[in-house]
Amino acid sequence: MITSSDEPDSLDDAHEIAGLLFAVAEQTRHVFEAAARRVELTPPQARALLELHRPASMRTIAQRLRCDASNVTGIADRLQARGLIRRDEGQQDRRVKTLTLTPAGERARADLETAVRSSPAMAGLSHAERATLRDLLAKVASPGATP
Amino acid sequence: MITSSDEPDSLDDAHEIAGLLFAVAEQTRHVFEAAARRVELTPPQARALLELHRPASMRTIAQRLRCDASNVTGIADRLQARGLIRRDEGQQDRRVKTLTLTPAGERARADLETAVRSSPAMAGLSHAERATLRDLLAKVASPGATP
DNA sequence: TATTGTTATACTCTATAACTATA
DNA sequence: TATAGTTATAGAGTATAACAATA
Repeated sequence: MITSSDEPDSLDDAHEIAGLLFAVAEQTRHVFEAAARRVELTPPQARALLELHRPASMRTIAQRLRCDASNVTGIADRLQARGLIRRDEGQQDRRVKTLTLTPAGERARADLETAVRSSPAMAGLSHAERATLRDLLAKVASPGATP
Repeated sequence: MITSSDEPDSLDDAHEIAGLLFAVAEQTRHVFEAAARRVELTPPQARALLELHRPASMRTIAQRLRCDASNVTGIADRLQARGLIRRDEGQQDRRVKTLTLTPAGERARADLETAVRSSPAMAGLSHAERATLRDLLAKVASPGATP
């Protein structure tokens, strides 16, 4: 086993936490895939739907999905074909198209959100443990907030 | 499924933690994608490589990747074409093929593991916070271990 | 000139089904 | 009959490059 010079177990902690983080992320990914499958959507389609809690341009969705803008054309096509979103022409800038959830899209999005939120991940945690985990995850989720 | 009628904010906690869990999972996914890209592998190829810390049958890899066995053929083809793995015929059961890392595969796997382990996720946490997070994540990662 | 969305292209992942060779 | 791996197929995601319309 390698012992680092200054902080021997701090690095080991980081490594172990990284491993656990990946395990939990994998688990979370499966929860999301199952939730998407339940509403008959692929994961990217489901992610787009979740991002559309407010109408947004295709460019914006591409940025939130962290993919090239050209991909959003196909994803939006399929969501539109399913009647879950509308494509509206922008009136100020006629290049942009605004994606908006239809009523059916709202319902699908609500189903998705419910399924996602009911992850059984923290079933074995006490109330106090949940609060602690929440605060720590918040720190991990926003690494810039280091006072 | 646990329905806690007497713990009103317990559900809210669960919801908030679920949201944070997804945010952290997304962040972790990007860290992994970047790590895979650095060794010029797709995420599934990188995952397969990580699973091959020990030689394993194609069936086993399919189960660990949670995908159909037919997909492993293509993934193994590409890893083999890159010279990262070997496909050995089984001598006891001649149907199974054992995948083994080549020296180049070992190096790629080590690079990948290093990149993955150096996730900046817990940069803002103190030593004590890391220990706490580790224990809580361990509980979340193995929901069956409820004493 | 720069930007938004689209199209064309190529590659990969994914599941299903049918096939082979073993067991 | 059942299992391990392959092949064929189809659908979807992804990036790159080129394009039209608009700014």
